[in-house]
This record gives sequence, structure tokens and C-alpha cells, in this order.
Amino acid sequence: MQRLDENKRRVIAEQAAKLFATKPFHKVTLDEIASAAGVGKGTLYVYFSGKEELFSSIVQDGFIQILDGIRVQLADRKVTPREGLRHIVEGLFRFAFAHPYFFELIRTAPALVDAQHDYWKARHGELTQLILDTIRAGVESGEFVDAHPELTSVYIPGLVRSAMLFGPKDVDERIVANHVLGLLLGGLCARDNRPHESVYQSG
Amino acid sequence: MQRLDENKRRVIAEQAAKLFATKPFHKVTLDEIASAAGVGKGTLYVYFSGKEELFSSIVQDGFIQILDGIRVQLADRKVTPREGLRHIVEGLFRFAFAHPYFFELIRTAPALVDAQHDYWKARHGELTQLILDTIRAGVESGEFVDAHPELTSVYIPGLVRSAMLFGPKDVDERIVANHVLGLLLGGLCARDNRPHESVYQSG
Amino acid sequence: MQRLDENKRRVIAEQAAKLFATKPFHKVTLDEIASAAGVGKGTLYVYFSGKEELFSSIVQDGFIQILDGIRVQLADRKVTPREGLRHIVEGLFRFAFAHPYFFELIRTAPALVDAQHDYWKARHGELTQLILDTIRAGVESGEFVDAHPELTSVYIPGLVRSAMLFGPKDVDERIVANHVLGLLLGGLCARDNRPHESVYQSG
Amino acid sequence: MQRLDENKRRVIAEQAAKLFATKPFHKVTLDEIASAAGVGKGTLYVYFSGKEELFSSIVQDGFIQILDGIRVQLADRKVTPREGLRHIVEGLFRFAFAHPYFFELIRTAPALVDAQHDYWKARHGELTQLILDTIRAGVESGEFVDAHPELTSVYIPGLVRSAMLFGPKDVDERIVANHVLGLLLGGLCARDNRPHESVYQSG
DNA sequence: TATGAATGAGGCTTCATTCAT
DNA sequence: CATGAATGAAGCCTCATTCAT
Repeated sequence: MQRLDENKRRVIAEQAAKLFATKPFHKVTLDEIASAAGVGKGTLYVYFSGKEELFSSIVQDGFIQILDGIRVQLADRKVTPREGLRHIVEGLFRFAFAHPYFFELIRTAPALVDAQHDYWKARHGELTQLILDTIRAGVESGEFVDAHPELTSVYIPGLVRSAMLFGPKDVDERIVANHVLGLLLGGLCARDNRPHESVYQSG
Repeated sequence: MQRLDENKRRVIAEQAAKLFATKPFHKVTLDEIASAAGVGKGTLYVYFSGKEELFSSIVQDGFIQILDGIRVQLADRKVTPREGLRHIVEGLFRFAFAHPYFFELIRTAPALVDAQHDYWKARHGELTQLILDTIRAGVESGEFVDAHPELTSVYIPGLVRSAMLFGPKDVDERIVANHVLGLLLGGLCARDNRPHESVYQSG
Repeated sequence: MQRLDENKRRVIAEQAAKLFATKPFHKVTLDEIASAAGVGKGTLYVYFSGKEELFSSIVQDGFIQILDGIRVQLADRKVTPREGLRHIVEGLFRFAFAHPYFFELIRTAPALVDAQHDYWKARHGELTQLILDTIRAGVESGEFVDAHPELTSVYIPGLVRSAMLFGPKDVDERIVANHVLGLLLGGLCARDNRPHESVYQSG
Repeated sequence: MQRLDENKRRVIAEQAAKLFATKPFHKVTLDEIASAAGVGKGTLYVYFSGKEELFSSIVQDGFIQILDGIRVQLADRKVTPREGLRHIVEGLFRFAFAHPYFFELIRTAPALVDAQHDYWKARHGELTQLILDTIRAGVESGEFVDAHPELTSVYIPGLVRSAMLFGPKDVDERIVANHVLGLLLGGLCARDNRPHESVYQSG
């Protein structure tokens, strides 16, 4: 028996995630969550220490998944910066499409976490750092030209977020991923070096 | 002082904006807002019909400012798509730096507005449309290459948002604006056509 | 200039009476009253010292009118108890039909008046006393038979109230008055001594 | 105590009834009610959906009790109209004396109930109808003479109300009931057919 | 472990009253 | 005298949290 009933914990987190994605934090009640998860309200406190912790827990689990997914791809020492960037963008979109609620949900995350604020910032920082390292490697190798990689690294999750939240509803995962990647690599004025439509083929 | 005082309305909105930027919606109390604005709690209801309306009002005013600012710049018929894009990015950053709280504040906006949801979506759509038109014009004129302008148009406010929320705290307005613009126009692999550092000079 | 503008005072009282008759005391706002009377909210305080006093004032004015109306009729020394009872019932109904809101309005009166409670009880007591005297006179003269005149005297305004509040909406003043009087004098089993339909003819 | 406690519900309703009888609706606070009932304020909302519903609930329960009590008495097919009237008046007074607060409380009822207004009117109408049927039966059988039974039927609860609210405080239940009944049957001028003092003896 | 009845702190909102104009 | 913007006390209600079962 690890972490109580791990399955029930996941059901609760999933249902809560859906609700948190639908309405702002303060309009989601624990009654709703309990009822959506098919458990008693008291049970929530068996698995989570409170509403905020439940929320942060979901967010952090998501970040960990994203990070792990990307790290697996980047683990190979022979990954070039360009391939690395592709892995990052694809990894972000893979998660985003697998968890359609997630980006809605983290909209309110930064300001909510109080006690867990540091932990949250650490996770967020890890992701940014991962991206930053990749870009810097590219700059050093001459593959990339970027006067401010520390800025670029924060753009990338933002691009994914924007695409998911405000882009067309029926967009295809591979198409957006490629499009974002194309923009990142070649910009709007690029002529010949665009990887458009070819990314997934090589993946 | 026998007419509703437009100035007092603005003071309330400003103080409220600061607070909404600091904490999530449900942690901002009307007591705080009233006290920060130096008015009685009841006075808030003289100028706004409630907490949510106060919030949406701030958001919408901001959007209108952004739109107006950009529209003024784009009004000149001789603006090229490339210049147009520059005006858009600069306009967004100009507003963002003038209202440092705004992007924090709209984090929670979409889900909060209920009654005003349509109005919000309309404003948001206007901004997206403005950008979309510019990009499409560039694609048609051959200046831009973009397979999915409808995606690109939603990225741009997202880039600004990411830069403001997660970028370095002491970043310079002109530097970020140029950097974003450079990325948009040339991407990371561009070599010769990058307007880096030169944008504001020509403005 | 007596009591300020006596006419404006009456307009306010009339509009307030209508509103108090429509909804319970706590759902009538001074804003409504002011707006219905076509005056500013502050003006209400020029003519009345507050919401409760405005209410009591209306009630007491009504009672005084009722009392005065009845007293005029009873003033003639030669009025028999039977005629007296007729004057009382007719007087009550005359007022009730002239002020259709009044009985709705006093529904909540007794418990509302705090400061003016004694004054209210005094007026109410005067009316009861008037009726009581008439019945006792009748009992003494042998015209009436009543073991508990002090009970009967409180019934009579109650009969009027019930007829007004719960009786058919389109009832005729003379018909109800006669009906109440008939019941009082002869009861349901009476056979020959009923004054039905004849009361107003002799008035 | 894992099911909603019906007894607790009754305690709350009883205490609330006492308070509503003492002061007008808007002066009774939920804090008072909760504290009088010995429960937390939130508990009120477990058993009732709000202040108004708590109030209407009390009123409606009362009406149902009155109706049921009277209906039991009238159930016997052999009840004559005269006996029926006696049962009605006695039933009303029995309830009134058992629930001394009730008639105070319903003073404000009609205007308060909004959503439940129809339900209230239905109950009130049932009582009136019960009385009306009895009187009409008497008129048809020749026992009663009444040109307007639809008026008489609304008087009767009004008589009870007046007696309770404005009659002497120390009045005896049997005496008032008999007195009201005597008035109804014989009026003030009756001489021989009055059931005074004899009603309860035969009951 | 699982539950849900009970709780009360805290928030939004209303509105009678005041007072500067 | 007339006004209505400003006020803040007070109340209803919500809901996260607790705890007895």
C-alpha cells in the first residue's frame, strides 16, 4: 500500500484537473471534486492536505511529466541543439494534447501556490533551464544565433500555451508542433532552412 | 462633487489592478481595494456593480488601450507588413511596461468573466484579428512565409506575456521588443536579415 | 410654512404606503420611495426622521383618519348601539376602500414600531375602546347579548381586515359592510332580525 | 448521526418560529436562530436553503398541521355543518394555543414568500375552501343563512387571529372558541339558539 | 480507511443615514 | 430646502476543514 490507494488518488486528481480547467480556482468546490471523483468529501483530505495542495499537486505532477518526457528524449548525448529544440517543442505539445486541461489549469497557478511557491518555481525553473541549456548549446556550436537565450527560453512554453488556449480548436498536434518549430528556427522571413512538415517524419 | 467622479473611478481601478496582479482573484478582498483606493467599501459599488465587474472592467479597459495604441500606429496606409508587425510588438510591449500589472492580471481573466465573457472574447479576438491581418498581408506581398498565420497571430501576445511574466525582472523594453521581433522575423537560424537592435532606431 | 411643504410630505407618504403594501418592510428601499415620490433620497429625511418613522407615520395617520371618521358618526348622542355598530363597520370599510393599501400595510406594523410602539398601541387601543363602548352600551340596553365584549371588540377590525386581504377582489363596499354587520348582529343561524341590504339605505 | 437529523431540524424550526414571532422578519438574524437552536450558523443551511425558506417552511408546516387537524375532525361523514363549524373553530384555536407564536409569525407571511408564494396561497386556499364547503353545506341544508359564504369563510381565520393577537392575554382557550362560535352562529342579537359555554361540554 | 454532518471564519453586498454642495 | 455621492455597519451565505462514526 503505497500512498494509500494510488488509483483513487489519480481519479481524484484527474477529476479535479478537469474542474480546475473549467472555472477559476475559487469557483471549484471540494464538494464538486468529491462528487466528480465519486468519493466522499472527507476522502479528499485522506489523499491531499487541502484544496491548494490538491491543485499544486496536479500542476507539479504535470510539470514532472513534461520534464521527464523531455529529458528522456534529450538523454542521448548525440542530440544536436536543433534536434533538442525539436524534442522540447514536441514534448510540450505531446503533453499538452494528452492533457488538454493542463494549460487552462496552470493559468492561475503561479499566484496560487503559497507554501509550495518555491517548489513550483523550482519546477518551472527546471523546464526553463532545460530549454536554456539547449539554446545556449546551439549558440555556442554556431547553429543558433540568439542575443538573449534567457528570453527565448521563456517564450517557448508560452508559444505552446498560446497555441493550446487560443489557437483553432481542431488543430493537429503535428502541425502546430512543426509550425512552432519552424517559427523558432526560421522566423517569418526564412527562405530555405525551414523544417516545415518534415519534423515528425524524421522523428 | 455631485456628479460621479471619473477620476475616483480611475483611482479605484488602478489600485484594484495592482492588487489583482499580486494575488489571485479570490484572495483580493474588496476591503483591501477600498482601503488602497482610499474610499469606503460602499463606494466601490457606486462605480462598479461588483467584484467581477470591477475586474472585467480593468481587463477590458486595458485591451481597449492596447488596441487603440496599435491601431493608431497602423492607421497610416503606407505601413508595410514588416513595419506593421513591429508596431504591434512595440505596442504590446509599450503597454506592458506602462502597466506592469496587466499581464499578471489577465492570467485569470478568461475563466472569470461570465456575463462579460462574450465582450472579453470580442476584444481578444479583435487583437488577434489585427495581427492576423498584418501577417496575411505580409504573406500575400511575399514578405512573410507562413503556412498558418492563424496560429502565428495567437503566438505574439503570448510571447509578450511570457517575456513579462517569466523573463528577467530588469529587462529593457526596447531590448525585449527587438528580441521578440527578431525571433519572429528571422528565427534562431537567421543570419543576415535580422533587424536586431535596429528597430527602435528607425522608430 | 407649516410642516414644510405639506403637499410634498403627502406625496411621499402616499408613494411609500403603496410600496409598503406591496412588499415587506425590509424589501422597500428608501431609494425606491424617493424615486416613486419624485424627490431626492435626502429629501425623505427632511420630512421624516427615518424609515421606521415614515412607516409609523403612515400607519398612525391612517388610524387617526379611521378614528376621526367613526367619531364623527358617533358624535350624535342619540345613536343607538346598533346604529353605532353600523357606523363603525361602515367607517372601517369606507377607509379600507379609500385606502386599498392600508390593510396590507399594517400587516407588519405592530412588531415594527419600536420607539413609537406606545403611540401605536394607544391608537389601536382607542379604536378597540370605541368599539367596546358601543357593544357594552348595547349589552346594557339589552339590545346585544355578549358574554365577552372585550373579545368582540377586537374581532371587528379583524373581520374588515380579512375581508380586504383575503376576500374576493371585486367585492362591493356596501355588500361586504352589510354582510359583516349582518353576521355580527344575527350570526349564521339568524332568521328574522337581519339588516341585510338595508343598512346603506337608512344611512 | 450520519443521516440528517430530523429532530435537529425541528429544534431549529421551533426556535426560529419563536424569534420570528417576536420581531419582524428583517430583525431576526440567522446568528440568533442558530444560537437559540444551539447549532452553528452553517448548520442552518444544511437543513434549510436560506432564511426565507426557513420562514416559509415554518409557516407551511403550521398550515399543514391546522389543515390535518381539522380534516381529521371533519372526516366523519355524519358531521353536521354546525358541528363542522365547531370543529373548524376549535381546530384553529387548538393549534393557536398550542403554537402561541404562529399567528404573530404569519403576520408577515403573505408578502415574504416569493418563490413559495404559490404554495402558500394553495395552503391558505385549502383552509378557506374547507370552511367554505362547510358553510355551503349548512346553507344548502337550511341550517345556515348566508348570502356570501365566500366572505364568511375568510372571516373565520381572521377572528381567531384577532382574538390571539389583540385579545386579553390570559384568555381561556375554550372560552374564546365558544365565544367565536356563538358569534358566528347567533350574532350579537341572538337570544335563544346560542351554544355559549356548551360547546366543549358536548365535545 | 471512508464518510458527510457540522462548523464558523470571512467575503460580498445592501442600504439607511449623513453631509457637503 | 433639496440633493445624491459617500459611507460602513451589519447580514446572508459559502465553503474549506474537522471529526465522530
